[in-house]
Amino acid sequence: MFKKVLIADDLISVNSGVETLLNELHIPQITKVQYCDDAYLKIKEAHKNGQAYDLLITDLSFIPDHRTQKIISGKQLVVVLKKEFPKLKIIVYTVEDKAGLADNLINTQHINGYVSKGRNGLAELKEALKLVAKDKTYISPAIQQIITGSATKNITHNDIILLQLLSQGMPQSQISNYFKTHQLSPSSLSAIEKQLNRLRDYFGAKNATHLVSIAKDLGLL
Amino acid sequence: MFKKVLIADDLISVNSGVETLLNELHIPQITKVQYCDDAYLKIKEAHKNGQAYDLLITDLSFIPDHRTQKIISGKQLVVVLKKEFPKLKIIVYTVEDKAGLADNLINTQHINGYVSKGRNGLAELKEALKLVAKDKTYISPAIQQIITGSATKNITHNDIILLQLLSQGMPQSQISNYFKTHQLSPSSLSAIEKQLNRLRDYFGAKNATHLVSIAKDLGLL
DNA sequence: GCTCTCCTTACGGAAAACCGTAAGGTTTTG
DNA sequence: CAAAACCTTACGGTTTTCCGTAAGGAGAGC
Repeated sequence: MFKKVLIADDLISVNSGVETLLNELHIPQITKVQYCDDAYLKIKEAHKNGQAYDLLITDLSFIPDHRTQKIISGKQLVVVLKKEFPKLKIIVYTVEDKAGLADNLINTQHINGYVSKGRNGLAELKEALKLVAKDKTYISPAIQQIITGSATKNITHNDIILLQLLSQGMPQSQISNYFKTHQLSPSSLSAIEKQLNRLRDYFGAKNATHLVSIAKDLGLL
Repeated sequence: MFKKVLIADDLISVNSGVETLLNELHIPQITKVQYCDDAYLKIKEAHKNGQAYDLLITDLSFIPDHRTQKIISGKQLVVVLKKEFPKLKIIVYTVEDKAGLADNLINTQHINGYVSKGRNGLAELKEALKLVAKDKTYISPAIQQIITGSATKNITHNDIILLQLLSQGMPQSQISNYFKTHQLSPSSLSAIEKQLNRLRDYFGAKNATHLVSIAKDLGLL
């Protein structure tokens, strides 16, 4: 089991609840923070001192307040940490029940667990801790069901990029150029159109605007 | 101060935290529920028995689980209750820090308070309880600042409808027809175009897709 | 009454999105 | 190797969006 764990959640009540669970599991070193920046600094310093954390349990949404922060979301925190400290295990513990988001984080950021807070979130978190300690990946059943169930399968990284650019108001011609300069293929305008057509079909969207709306609802964006 | 209060939040930890606060304020009757349907039924029954609740404190997002529910979000719950029991005061207590959403709920549903959970959410909730008891409306300072600050002012109900239809993939010509049949004016295609132009300008959107994306981020949709 | 202003509608042209078809390449397969 | 299947790109036409300009109408103020 883990020896040194960092908990990052802005809500004190949640934060404490997780700590209680970790105590039950007899984890010796537990640190709690309420800001992403604090989480990053703690992990960086511990690593430098040769006393690295085994695990980070983090929320995704951190409510901004008077303290200006460099890292303002759990997603950003995950991206930065997984890049800088690949060995650090990360469990995301959040209320966001978006399957697309979970899928995204697991496949592109390689997080080790995605647990949705909920009526019995702590029980799921306990299960996740056991599995992740054994180098496995845990996803909350509800989320897992949605992912394997229907939507958000067959969606490639290119699709996500296309949807992101689209949601930023970029016309298809420019998206084609973007794909060319970033060496994403296929990149022709015709190919972009085809890709979009496929996505519209897949999600049952009437047009690009509708498509972006659906993607945002699913948490893909 | 209030005598009979219902708390609706799916997360037990939050639920308990609020209860503790209400105890401190010496509120005699406190009920907790974890589902929107339960909240609705409790309120309906209490009203029928002539022992109506004074106040509902509710979250907005309720995570779905095995129990199938008729009312699946706090927003739906608010709409239903404010229609059926206009005298019931409602404070929304949520992590959603979307100014557009708060604005929307206050102006169209006439909720009495919008408190964002956060690092000192309970302190704000306490303040809200005092004000709402005096028939005033409370909005968390952070949210208030955003609303009065810049965005989401000057956005009419028609604008919201337009954005919603747009996000559902409806072409402008059909939106014009929709406005005509629902007696919303102006309704001509030209007017719809103009309205859209204004909204694009206002939010700095490049096109309709971008506009919908921004509106969703702000919580207007 | 009148004019002025504001709101709504109408129109025309350029840009972009949408849609089908087909040509040129590449990979797979027998 | 050759045929087939698949992928990528190209092109033309229709619809929709975007944008400027202008005409028609209602109301405000003089």
